[in-house]
Amino acid sequence: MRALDAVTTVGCVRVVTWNVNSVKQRVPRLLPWLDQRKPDVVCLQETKLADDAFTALLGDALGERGYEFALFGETQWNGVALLSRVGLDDIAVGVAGAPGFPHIEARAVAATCGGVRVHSLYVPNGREPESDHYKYKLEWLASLRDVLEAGPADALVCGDINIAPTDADVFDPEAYIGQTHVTEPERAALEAIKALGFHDVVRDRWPNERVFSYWDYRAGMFHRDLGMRIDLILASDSVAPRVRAAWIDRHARKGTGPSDHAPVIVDLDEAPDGDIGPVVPPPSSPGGKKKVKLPQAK
DNA sequence: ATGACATAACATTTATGA
Repeated sequence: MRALDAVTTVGCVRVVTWNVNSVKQRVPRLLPWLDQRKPDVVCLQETKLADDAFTALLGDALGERGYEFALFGETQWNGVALLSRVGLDDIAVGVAGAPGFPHIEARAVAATCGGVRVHSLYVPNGREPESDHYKYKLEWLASLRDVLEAGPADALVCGDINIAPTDADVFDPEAYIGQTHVTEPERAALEAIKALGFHDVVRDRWPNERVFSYWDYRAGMFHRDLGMRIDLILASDSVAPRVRAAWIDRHARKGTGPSDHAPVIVDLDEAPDGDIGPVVPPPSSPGGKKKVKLPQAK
């Protein structure tokens, strides 16, 4: 018997985002996690690996698991990837119109997966408020907003957004005064994206919970649950009603050799809300095919 | 104590992270 959490419900699409902090270092955690959680679409950040090296490292393992992938990597820093086994069309790397620092950095890859425009994003850190890097972060976010506004209505904005949306998303707001990730302009940049009709689906599902996605490696921060929620999945107005589950997989931060970020997981109904009733897995579905034959409403 | 821990490469030191 399989554990419930190891099964992607037939009729659902599972989308995840995870800042892995070096995909090379994380292989012993990433592959077992894919086998356990069985996501259909995977957004990775901080892969820290050039595209050819990524393919050499993981191409076979991902292919065996049914994933196609799109990459935008660098030798040393940054790096994003998008894996999908529900289609991967119209791949776009980078954010149109966004600045570099000074060169264009590998921080964005998007594709259409199962009819939804999925963005895997690694937003610039910002370093210090008012620094050049901070200004870069805000300009980059403004360009992202414009791309999302011009893009398809069915969209998911996934990634390490490097903004704690509210004070409830940091372990101690006092400790973060004057720091990046919590400043008003950063939060306003995120709000400008949400104003396009994007919903922070984990917070919507857990409005009063202490829920973090990042804990510093140092000083036992994870053990003491002193973290931040900076990894987000934002669902467009049209996709948000399809969300059946939204949570952060804190377990993946435990144990040996974890990333300092935990994955965020969202399960979507296969079809838009209203098209179908409760999804019931057919008895003995092979699981490979995602299309579910549903009774037609009379 | 602008560190602690982890990661990378122009690597025995420095840059980056949030």
